[in-house]
Amino acid sequence: MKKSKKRERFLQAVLQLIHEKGFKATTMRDIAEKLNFDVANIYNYIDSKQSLLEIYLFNIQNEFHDSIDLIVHSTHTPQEKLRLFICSYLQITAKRPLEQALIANEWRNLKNPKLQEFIDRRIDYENKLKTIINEGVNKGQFRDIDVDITTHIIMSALRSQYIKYIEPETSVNTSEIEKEFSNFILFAIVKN
Amino acid sequence: MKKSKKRERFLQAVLQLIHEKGFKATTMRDIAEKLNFDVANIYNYIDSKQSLLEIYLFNIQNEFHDSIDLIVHSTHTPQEKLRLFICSYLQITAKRPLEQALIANEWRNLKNPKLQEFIDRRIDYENKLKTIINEGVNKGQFRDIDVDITTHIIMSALRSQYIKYIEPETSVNTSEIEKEFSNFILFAIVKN
DNA sequence: AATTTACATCAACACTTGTTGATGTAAATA
DNA sequence: TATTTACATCAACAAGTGTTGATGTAAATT
Repeated sequence: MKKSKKRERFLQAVLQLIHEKGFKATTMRDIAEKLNFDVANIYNYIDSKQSLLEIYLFNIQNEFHDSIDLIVHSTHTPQEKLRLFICSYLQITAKRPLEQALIANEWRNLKNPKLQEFIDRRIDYENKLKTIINEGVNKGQFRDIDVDITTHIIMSALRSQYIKYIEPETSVNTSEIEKEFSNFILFAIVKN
Repeated sequence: MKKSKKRERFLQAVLQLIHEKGFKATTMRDIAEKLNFDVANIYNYIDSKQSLLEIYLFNIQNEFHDSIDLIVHSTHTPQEKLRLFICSYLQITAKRPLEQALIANEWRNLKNPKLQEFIDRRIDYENKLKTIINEGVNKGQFRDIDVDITTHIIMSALRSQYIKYIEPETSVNTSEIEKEFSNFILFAIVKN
């Protein structure tokens, strides 16, 4: 569909709504009310309610993929790669916390075949992280950890960090979070 | 309400359904069909659809609270407390993975005042973990970490571990997960 | 044997859901 | 100026939603 300024504002407003109420609980009438126009007008911006979710999710999923691809294919040490990975993940999260929240919470509301597509790409993504960790283990720079469990811990911890960037009360410095988080993971993984 | 065997089987079957379809997507007619009786009959078991969520969530939330209370009030070192905490959390998860999944994913579908009650109790729970971590830092047994961020990392990693106990394909040993997980956290936190 | 309790059916309600088709108007484009 | 495009309204649909009241029956309790 089109990419006008108006559409961009529409998508941002709806994103905020979905974050507040949840995707399923957000009705087309909720959206119309928030934007002060008629329900039917929504369909001048998007094809369906489902397509909304798809737009947000695949959009940010692509951004995460682009980001990790750069790191995987770089020439850094596994340890450096891991730190870079964590920091870049958190930077995307800081920039688009609401979309990251959808990745954490609302992806289940996708319907097949889009749901499967999303899951496949997520597995693909996690495999890229496993590549990094495996490399570190094989080179003897990381402890002899279980790669699956470790990956799962890192990913689930990362995915829920978006809250820190949404809630205003916690005035935590962005780079402070990056430092604390990556130190935590590296202490857990790196030898010595 | 009552606590008959039949009701227990009812609650388990519905729990499975909710896990598969999500709470909002699970309709009363879905439930009736799965149990092979009429929709109206559901109301002989529960008061409302909302009450279903409340039953599951507060039930297991209480179990988690009882568990951590024992540990907090014990005389172990902070390090031992932390390991005990992680293992007992994972043991409850292993025993009741579907309910833990609700804690991770569906609590947002509670409505006030139950929603607020749930959140308050969750904050209370996290504060108990913070107590343990703080103790370790103050006694110089833990690295000088940010307690809030650390707690958040541990909790979000723990909360999503239920998957390992639901998916059958990953035939990971239960105690293996406990060992890997607690080692990971302790390496990240404990000095030296 | 009489009565309460637990479990079940049927029909229906009042309301909400996403979506569509017809139609109009202001703005951009030709 | 003529025409297409973007944005908006209105009325309505068809399907699905949780819930209720009346009623029945088998099982448990008295």
